[in-house]
Amino acid sequence: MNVIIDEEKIQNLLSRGVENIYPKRDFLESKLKSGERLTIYSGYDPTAPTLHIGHGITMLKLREFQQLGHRVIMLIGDFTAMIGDPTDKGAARTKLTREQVLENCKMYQQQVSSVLDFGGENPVEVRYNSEWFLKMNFADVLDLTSHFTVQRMLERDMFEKRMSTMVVCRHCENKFISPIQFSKESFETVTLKGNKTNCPHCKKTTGLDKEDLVFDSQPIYLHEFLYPVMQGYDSVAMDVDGEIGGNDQTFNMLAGRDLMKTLKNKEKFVLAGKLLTDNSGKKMGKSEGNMIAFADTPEDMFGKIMNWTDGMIVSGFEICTRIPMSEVEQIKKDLEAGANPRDAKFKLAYEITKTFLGEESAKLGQSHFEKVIQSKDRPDEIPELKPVSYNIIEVLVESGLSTGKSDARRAIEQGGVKVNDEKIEAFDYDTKPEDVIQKGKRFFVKVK
RNA sequence: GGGCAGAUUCCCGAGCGGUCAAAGGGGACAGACUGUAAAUCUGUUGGCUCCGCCUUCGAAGGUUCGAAUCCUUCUCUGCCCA
Repeated sequence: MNVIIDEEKIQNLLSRGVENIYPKRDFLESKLKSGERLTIYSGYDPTAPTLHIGHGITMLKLREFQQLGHRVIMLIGDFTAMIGDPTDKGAARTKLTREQVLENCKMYQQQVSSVLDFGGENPVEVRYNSEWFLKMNFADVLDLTSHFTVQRMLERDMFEKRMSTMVVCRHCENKFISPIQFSKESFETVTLKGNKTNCPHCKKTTGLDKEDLVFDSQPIYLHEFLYPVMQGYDSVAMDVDGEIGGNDQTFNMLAGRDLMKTLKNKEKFVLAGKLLTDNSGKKMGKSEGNMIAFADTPEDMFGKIMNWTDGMIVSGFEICTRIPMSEVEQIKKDLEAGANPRDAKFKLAYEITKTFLGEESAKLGQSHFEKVIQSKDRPDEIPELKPVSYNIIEVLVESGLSTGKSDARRAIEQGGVKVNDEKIEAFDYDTKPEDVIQKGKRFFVKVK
């Protein structure tokens, strides 16, 4: 496989959806132009049941490397998954067996086959980090940790935030790290009347009086310090030239860069991708519940994207699709000129669904949306249920449309339940076979 | 090891003997409106045989007519000292 040196493609690879490149952009640029075949990887934790769009974003970047002829590795963090993360105490340590992990991974591979190519001339390699971690003993671990300092670990934003004096903005109530730090003891007696600072969120000036400060400390477990170390060692074990990940992974990726330099005297590059954000920098993807998963149905995926706030449209085009940047720029201009964001979002939903699930799915998602949401029609396929009782409340509960009888009653009270398009008001309404029950705008069930 | 704080409903966080199924925010759901399942506004948000009853405030006991609130032990966490 020859390495392709195409100026335009390289520029695109270096800029599109890229937040930062370490040590610097020029370094990677000259490597890419040198014709050398680079080895690059991105890691995925198989703890979650399915991969989501966040993973997809880095995969799109990996694909660009693959298409240029570089060696691409998809690393599965099965070792971590087998240990389980004890931080989540409520969830009784989900330990996965090696078989389960392999099974998951097979599904992953299927899920992402529309993005990454596992066959052909230059297939993506799949590797597992248990390959090297299972061989390590405690002495090896100690040796590895000796390359890091606690101070270095504490620099990490996430850790820093968990043991700091925080300022609460007077305007937007955003919490951020105070420019002046105190120990718990001095915090009690602090007097900073009149001091001011700027809130990084709303940019307004806010005070630093005692009332504005809180001391926020949350547990940091020792093993959490070890994760960056482990991730760092992955780079060494595979002897890679570079790593790709989301911007939130920067610290861990840089840990690998340091380790690479120390142990192998090699400059590893790190490419940190932009995260999906609102253009005001506000909320990035609401709760996990709204996360777009590879396993979503086309209808769901399309709909979830339509549910994004308008501000995410341009950013979404840039990092989640591969339509030409010139088009993205045009869309941005159109929006600024007052074009209807709905149309742009419509295209975005189509493109993303196409990228991750294929063209057919995109069409399916689109027609479903047009039909069910826009013209308030029923979907083509409605789940069917043969209920034990035909009472409306029982049916709502049994079908899972409502979480309980109280919930079902509430939905009826609020006028959110329809049978065959007729609003239902009585709790004792009985449904008949072939009736179509609708809760709210988008939940349907058909009684058999 | 010693001292001091704390553990609240899906999440964050008030409450500190009755008026507490528990403020406020987030999320979720519903309604109105719309450019869409966006934004905004409104309502709902433990369960049930629903004008009442039952189960929740880290766990187990106890005090009281009555406890999320008081006491004891336990588990977990933070801070300070060592």
